[in-house]
Amino acid sequence: MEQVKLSQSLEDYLEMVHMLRLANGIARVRDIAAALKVKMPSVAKAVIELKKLGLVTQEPYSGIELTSEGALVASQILNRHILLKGFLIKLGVSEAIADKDACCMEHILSAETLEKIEEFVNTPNEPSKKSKTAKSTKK
Amino acid sequence: MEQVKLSQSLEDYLEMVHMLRLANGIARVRDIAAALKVKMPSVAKAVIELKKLGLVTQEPYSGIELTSEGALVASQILNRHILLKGFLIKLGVSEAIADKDACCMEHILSAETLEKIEEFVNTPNEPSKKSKTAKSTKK
DNA sequence: TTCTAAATTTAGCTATGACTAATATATAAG
DNA sequence: CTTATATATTAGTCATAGCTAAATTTAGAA
Repeated sequence: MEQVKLSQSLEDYLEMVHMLRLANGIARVRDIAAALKVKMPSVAKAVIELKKLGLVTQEPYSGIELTSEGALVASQILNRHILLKGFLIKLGVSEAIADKDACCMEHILSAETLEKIEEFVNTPNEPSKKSKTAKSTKK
Repeated sequence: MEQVKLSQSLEDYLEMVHMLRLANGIARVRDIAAALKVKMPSVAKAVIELKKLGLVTQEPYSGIELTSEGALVASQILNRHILLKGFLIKLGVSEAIADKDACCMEHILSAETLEKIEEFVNTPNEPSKKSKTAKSTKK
C-alpha cells in the first residue's frame, strides 16, 4: 500500500488507458495519443514509466493492460473526474468545458475539497420551495 | 495587447511579486523563495523570464517591480485566487486548504467556469429557509 | 574603514514531458 | 507469400523548472 505518487501527466495516461478499455475493450498507443492530443512516442514513454511503477503491463507491439493496482488507481482518478464534471455542470458550466476543466482539477484538489464538492453535489439541487418534503422534484 | 501566455509557474511568481508588494511594499528574491517554497536561484531564473516578457523590472541586486502590464496580469491572477478561495470556503473547505487549492485552480480554469463560480459566490448564501424571491435562477 | 554575513546572481546538473526522425514489427491487400 | 501501410518503439532534441555550488554584490558589525 505504498500509495504511488503520479505526476499529472501519468495520471492522465493511466486514466485514459482505463477509459479506452471501458469503451473499446482495448487501450492502444494510437488511441491514447489521439485522445490526449499527443504523439505516439510520448505515449510509449509514459507507458514505460507506468510499467516501472507496476500499474500497467504490455506485450510488445500490442495493447496496454492494467494491473490490479493500476485499475484501482485509475478508477480513483476516473471517479474524481466524474464527480468534478458533475459538479461543474451543476454550477451551470457547459458539458464540453466541464469535461475539460474536470480533467485539470482532478489532479490537484485536496481530499478535503473533494469531500466538500461531493457533499455539494449530493445536496438536492433546488431547495427553493420546501427542501425536505420527500423527493418531490423528479430527478 | 498581445495577451501574454504564462506558464503556471510564472503566474505563481508574478502573483507573488504582486502580493509581497502589497504586503511589504517590496518584493525581494528571498521572500518570494520563502513564500513559494523554492530556492533563490529558481526565483532569479523566473525573474529573468518575467523581465523578458516585459512584466517586471529590476535593478541588479534589488527588489522586483511590476510594469504596468505586469501589474494588470498579476491582479487578474490575484482576483482569480481571491474568487476561488472564497468559493471553496463557501463550500465548507477550511481556509488553509482553500488557499492552497485556489492557488492551483487559478491557473487552469476556463473563463466559463470562472464565470459560473462567480455567479455562485454572488448568490445569497443560504436560501434554505425561505427562498427570498424568485429572482435567483433565470435560464 | 574593514571585514563578515546575507542576499543575489551565474553556471551547470537533473528530471519531466513534449517533439521529430528513423527503425522495427504487425496487419492487411494483392 | 509478398509487400505496402499502419502501428509501435527507439534514439535523440528541446523547453520548463527545479536544484546545488560557487561567485558577486550589498550591507551591517567590529
